[in-house]
Amino acid sequence: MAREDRCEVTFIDQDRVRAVAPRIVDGLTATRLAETFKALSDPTRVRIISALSHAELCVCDLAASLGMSQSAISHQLRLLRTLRLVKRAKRGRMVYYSLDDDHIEILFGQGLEHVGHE
Amino acid sequence: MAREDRCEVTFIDQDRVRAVAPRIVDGLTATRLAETFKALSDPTRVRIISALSHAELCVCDLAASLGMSQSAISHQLRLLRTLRLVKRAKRGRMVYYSLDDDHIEILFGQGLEHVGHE
DNA sequence: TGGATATATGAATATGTGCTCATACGTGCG
DNA sequence: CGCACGTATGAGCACATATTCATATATCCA
Repeated sequence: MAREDRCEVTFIDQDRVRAVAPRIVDGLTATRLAETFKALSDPTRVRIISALSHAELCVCDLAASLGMSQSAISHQLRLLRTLRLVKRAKRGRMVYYSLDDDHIEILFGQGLEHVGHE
Repeated sequence: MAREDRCEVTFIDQDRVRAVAPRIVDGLTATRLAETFKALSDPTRVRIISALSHAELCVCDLAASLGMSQSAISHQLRLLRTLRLVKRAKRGRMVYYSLDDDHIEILFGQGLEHVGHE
């Protein structure tokens, strides 16, 4: 195994680095992945997703269900919408939110399973 | 359907709120779930997990693989270790890191699939 | 033992985040 | 029309976070 002396500048196991480095997800993919996970990285958003996995809800009922202000929920929904985790349907002056994609529920469930095993 | 007038204080569809509210994940679970997802919510950590899903690596080679400083990687590894996403094995003066749990790889793969579908 | 080096960590800093408050927008209804 | 009300959004603030820099800790080896 090829070994170098200096670490900060180079590496310990050159072969291993050469084998692994090209298989690491590229920067753009890493950023997108991180964004997706970031969408679920806040307790409020987790609870919003949890609520919407059970029923389509308007902003108001969502706020009531979580015991939070309409503004706070609306801000978070905007973020979740931007990241395509939820979608909205306007009906009259109400706006109903629901999960955008089945993947989200699967991802959410997988996370639940993880925390359940501790 | 029961309907109320004021939103900020109460709700629009009382029955729906009453049906959904108790099924929303509780605060502690939401916080734990958010923490798990937060672990994957940064591009650097995503790339670390991606690298470790291919091979066990010491801090130095990990830093070299990602083209980042040893210190930055070490700080992130500490966080990932705290959240039980990676584990470490000391051998001599080297410390080798690897994924702690298969769940992580599944979660990671699920996220990858999600961003791949856009 | 003493020096070299892999890793860990504290402080500092720049940037990001989540909420509140105030307010704008838009639709329904009298 | 004009008010009421559901929703959206910008500003501001308190707090978290990711990196760098300097340095501590621990292990190997001469």
